[in-house]
Amino acid sequence: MAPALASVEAEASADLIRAAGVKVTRGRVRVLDALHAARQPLSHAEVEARLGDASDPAVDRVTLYRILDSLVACGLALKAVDTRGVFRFSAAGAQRQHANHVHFRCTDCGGVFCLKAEPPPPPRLPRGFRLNEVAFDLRGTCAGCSSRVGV
Amino acid sequence: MAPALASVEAEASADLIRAAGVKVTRGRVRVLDALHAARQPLSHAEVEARLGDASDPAVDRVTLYRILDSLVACGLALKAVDTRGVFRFSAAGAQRQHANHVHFRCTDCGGVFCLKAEPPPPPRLPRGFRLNEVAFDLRGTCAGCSSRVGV
DNA sequence: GCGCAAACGCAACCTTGTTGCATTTAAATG
DNA sequence: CATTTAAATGCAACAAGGTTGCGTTTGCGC
Repeated sequence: MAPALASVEAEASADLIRAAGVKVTRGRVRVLDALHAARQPLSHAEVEARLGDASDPAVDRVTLYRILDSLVACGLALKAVDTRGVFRFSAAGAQRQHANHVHFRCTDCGGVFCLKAEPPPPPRLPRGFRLNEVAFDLRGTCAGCSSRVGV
Repeated sequence: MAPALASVEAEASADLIRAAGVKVTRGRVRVLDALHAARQPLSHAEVEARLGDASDPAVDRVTLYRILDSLVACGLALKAVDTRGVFRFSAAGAQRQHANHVHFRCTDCGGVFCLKAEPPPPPRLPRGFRLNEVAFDLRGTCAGCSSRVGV
């Protein structure tokens, strides 16, 4: 039963939103659900498409922008920019699985590959600097693109 | 004498453009000059502002986009996207000075700081992967922003 | 249920970036 | 040097992404 599952997810999202200290609205719950269900960060347009169900109309474009910003502001979502300059949003916590290993970005196809290696310890920072996150990104061509070029 | 210096720079840019196998036009020379003179990657608007001199009018907005793209296409410039989703362009070669050390990006003010430490050796890659570049980026708050928050 | 601040929907607007087309120009050729 | 041609430019219009202002609705504390 899909509705039951959806309802459970909505409850979880609603609780998160309530705990964040902001109003629980249908729009926020549905957007946060969509972000949680997605495996990759979603653009504004992608979120809009996933909410545009037949039963109930999608939220307003501007409201969606504000919902996304509000989720970011209260720490439930993260905002990043992709290679085309478009903002992408992901549910907070989803990135933690990507925080502690190394990424390989293919400059040819744009794909991102997660390597098993752990990032090395960060060097000493100047006085007053506070470290939050370490990103160790390698760039090059992946196996698929390397072989395709050779053909 | 500034004009003499500018002329020398223009000659160098013109030679680079000629060597790249594309037409040498006034617009391309001036844009490449601007990119070389800049210490940071410039946005389209910033390039436009630097070319908008009193003596001769700035190039057309669209033409500037095409000039920047053509410089990227022939390998004389690099295109990247900043945290606001805006494309920034830098002269090719200028990035090499940033390739071999660690960067600290302040998530508060957006500033980038170059640390003295060298990046650690990359881990072993899966078969077929080719490595071109290593980026070891630390994220957090810089000294200035940390102290300002504390006040 | 009542009241109020927060959230929403709508319209208009701004910035960044792109496309089509007529005109100009770099530079190769004779 | 004159001719020629493909590339580059300028202009207008457009498209996508994102923001602002404002009146209306709604979550939620009382």
